[in-house]
Amino acid sequence: MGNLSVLKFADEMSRVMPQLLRGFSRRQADEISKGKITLPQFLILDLLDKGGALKMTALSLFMEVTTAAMTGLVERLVKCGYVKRAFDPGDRRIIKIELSKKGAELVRKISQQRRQMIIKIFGQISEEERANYLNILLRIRDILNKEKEA
Amino acid sequence: MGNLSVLKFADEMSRVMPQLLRGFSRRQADEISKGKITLPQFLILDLLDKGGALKMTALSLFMEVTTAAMTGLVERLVKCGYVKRAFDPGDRRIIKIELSKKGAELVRKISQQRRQMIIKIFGQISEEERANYLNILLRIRDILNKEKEA
DNA sequence: AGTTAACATTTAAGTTACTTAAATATCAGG
DNA sequence: CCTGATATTTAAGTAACTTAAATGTTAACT
Repeated sequence: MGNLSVLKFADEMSRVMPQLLRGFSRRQADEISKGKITLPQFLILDLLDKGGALKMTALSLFMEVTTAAMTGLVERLVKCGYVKRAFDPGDRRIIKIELSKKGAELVRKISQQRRQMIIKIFGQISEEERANYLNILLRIRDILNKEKEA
Repeated sequence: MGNLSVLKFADEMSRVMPQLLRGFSRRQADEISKGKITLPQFLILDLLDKGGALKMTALSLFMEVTTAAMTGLVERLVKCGYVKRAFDPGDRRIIKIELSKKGAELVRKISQQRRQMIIKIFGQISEEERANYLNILLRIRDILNKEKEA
């Protein structure tokens, strides 16, 4: 009984997921959808905003890409003036990437727009539903993280 | 009060979303993560599996890319033997794309794996929670679709 | 029939985001 | 001072996109 219902749930999820993904990506934050910056680029800026200056290896670990890929990504961000490269005085192999003022402003702007979007969408369901939804999301995140270690 | 809580929800969502996306993408269906086929390619095969033979314009509309992009995508799928091109006898401008037997088998295999993954993850929460979650997801989808038209 | 506008698809050229493999530079330890 | 590990970049190649322009049909006027 319970088992059957998980199966049905999996079926419906498979059907709904693509529609949702498409829907959300359609209304991504303006600066992203307007092509001023790409999603991976924004995720890096966001990381730097929260974590301060980070070295290339750390960035590529967080983003789960090779350092070679990160070189290109950062290169474009530097060219746009959103981040700066800085040598580590203690170890000259290391290059620290830090947000510029322009980059920090962009992060704030995009985050704000994203929040607005979430508010607009999820403001249409009840507070109880929101609470339920977030709770489940958090549990799923924990389950995913636990499996990662194993 | 209710307003404040939406704000808080938006904040938490912004924080949790990237972690979830990373978690799910890490355990995408094997055939996809093993590099046998890419996500856009799978979505096209899935579309063809459900909708039968479709013309290029229809495919690019569903996928929300240009027809030029679709030409390249389909080209690679043809080269791998997952789909076939067929002229429409009634209108020679039109080229219908249809799944090959090999393509259909791949879709079935990947869908099965994806379902297994969902079962493994969502099997760890209660049936009631699953029902709640799915309900909210469906409402969100409808909200997104309604906004699309406007 | 003959021109033209609209439609369906492809080609060409360029960008971003990746990969692997190899090069370069620096550090740290014997 | 040599060697191995570390940190980053370069080089070459692929997939997935974009815009702009070319090619082939079809359908509708005149």
